Amino acid sequence: MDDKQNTEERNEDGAGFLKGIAIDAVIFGFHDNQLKVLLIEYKRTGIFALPGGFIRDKEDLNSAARRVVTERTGLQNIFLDQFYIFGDYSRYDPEPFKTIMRANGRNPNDSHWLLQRFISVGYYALVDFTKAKPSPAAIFDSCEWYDLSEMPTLVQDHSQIVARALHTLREHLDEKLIGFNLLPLDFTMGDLQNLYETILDKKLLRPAFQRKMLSLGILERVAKKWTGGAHKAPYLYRFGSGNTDNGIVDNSISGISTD
Amino acid sequence: MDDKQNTEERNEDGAGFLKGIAIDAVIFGFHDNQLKVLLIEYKRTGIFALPGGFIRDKEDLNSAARRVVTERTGLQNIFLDQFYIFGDYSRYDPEPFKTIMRANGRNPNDSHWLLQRFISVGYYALVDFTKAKPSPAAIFDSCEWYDLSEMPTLVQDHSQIVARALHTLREHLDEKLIGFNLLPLDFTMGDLQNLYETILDKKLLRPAFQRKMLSLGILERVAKKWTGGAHKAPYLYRFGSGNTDNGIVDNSISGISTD
DNA sequence: CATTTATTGTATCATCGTGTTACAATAAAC
DNA sequence: GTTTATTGTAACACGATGATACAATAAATG
Repeated sequence: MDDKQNTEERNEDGAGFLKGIAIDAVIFGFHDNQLKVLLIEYKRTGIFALPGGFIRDKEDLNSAARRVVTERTGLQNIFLDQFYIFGDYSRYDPEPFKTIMRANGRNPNDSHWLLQRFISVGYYALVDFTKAKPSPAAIFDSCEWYDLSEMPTLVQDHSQIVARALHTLREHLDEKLIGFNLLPLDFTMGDLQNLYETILDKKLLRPAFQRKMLSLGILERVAKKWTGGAHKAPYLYRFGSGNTDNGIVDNSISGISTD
Repeated sequence: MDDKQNTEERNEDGAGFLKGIAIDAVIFGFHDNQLKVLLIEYKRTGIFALPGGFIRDKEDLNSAARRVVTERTGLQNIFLDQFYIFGDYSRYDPEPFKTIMRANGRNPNDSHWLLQRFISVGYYALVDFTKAKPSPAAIFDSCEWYDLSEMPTLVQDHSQIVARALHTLREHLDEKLIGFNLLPLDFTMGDLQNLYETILDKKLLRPAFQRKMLSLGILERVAKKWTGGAHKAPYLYRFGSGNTDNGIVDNSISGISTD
């Protein structure tokens, strides 16, 4: 189901955490024209999974998700969005967790809280690959980026969670201005187009793309970039002129009334 | 938090149900050019709430939501969509449930499962007002339609849940073909436009609306409707020619792969 | 240093969807 | 038959996007 990042969570009874609810985070990065996902691998088991965690007794659900992503990437203020709750009974499978616990020298009985049915809240996050510092917790073997096209088999239904996160990302990409969260502070129009083409998995027309992006009025021309290539130097752009908000959302609604 | 519809759920320990997770359903109807919401009122308390429920030990989350909506409306195969999870700690407030239980002659102590913190999965449903038969469970005073503009004060954060459901409905209305679920089998173009105008709370241009709806290729002309009015008789339309699916979704993804 | 090469920035036109206006086609009242 | 209210749709304007073309470089080449 999910990993645990500190000793508190190693309690046999899960004291201090909500039972039966977990968070799974699909953390996207972008590098070398590849969309990447952050995955963790449990020690001595070969089991791969999404980074995840649990909700503390008095913690907001969204705060818990933010905490999980921060713990794995070292980044704060990242774009994060709740996208689906996975609650099918068929996803319940205590075996992987038994294996993981045994590999760590413990022999839980079937009533252990981690071996009960869990419902997972799926979040996806968009982070600057160049700034993220993937860091495993004590119990993990690793916490690394994987190309979306070269992911290992994931535990339980985590592959489906990734698929659905990608589906949501594609839907949101055209509607909202979230793509910038996957790029470094400064980028060229070509970088941005490559990002869109990779995520949407289709070619876009360069003039139309450039025209549309510029017409949004949120790109600030910073400087020229001399790449060393035998061609005209592209401009470097930056997100949001004057707009201090860089696309971070907690999915809050602004100004909704029911009258 | 949520209501309970049969004796099973009156167990002091909540045996047979997942703890800490509830479902809240915003069931929309449309009548007399008004968007309506189904609300329940608890006996002898004056407490109004959204219809809701809990998830059985081996029940899928979506199935539980479907069950809840069916129990309150008498309808099956209705449009249902998960739209958000409400997980802030600040929404935790055991007082209303204490009041409700006391009004029913019970005096629970603070460790009662219904008085613990719950996380709510929000669903919204679109139903044919003319077919729905709102029916309260034993513990409710009533289960009735309310105009969205004339809702009573709701328990806990249920008003915010309705607001967010409406927000999601408005977003989905233009993207997907879900509006038909709120109308009877046969309807005029005027009915459909009234529905859209009510939900979006703005006037639409008749020629453009008609042209767009017809261009979708999903409306079947059934017959003419003689209203008795002194004017041309409008056509009656029906959703989906040949398309047996009438817009019901379980939010399933079709053909997503991660390669 | 002129020429070539690769890429960027943008102008231009075609096409499509939608906003807007106009008008013909009724069904019932008068 | 004429009037009245509403429906169905044609026609035009306009803006966004698809698609093509071309000028403007930065570096390599000789």
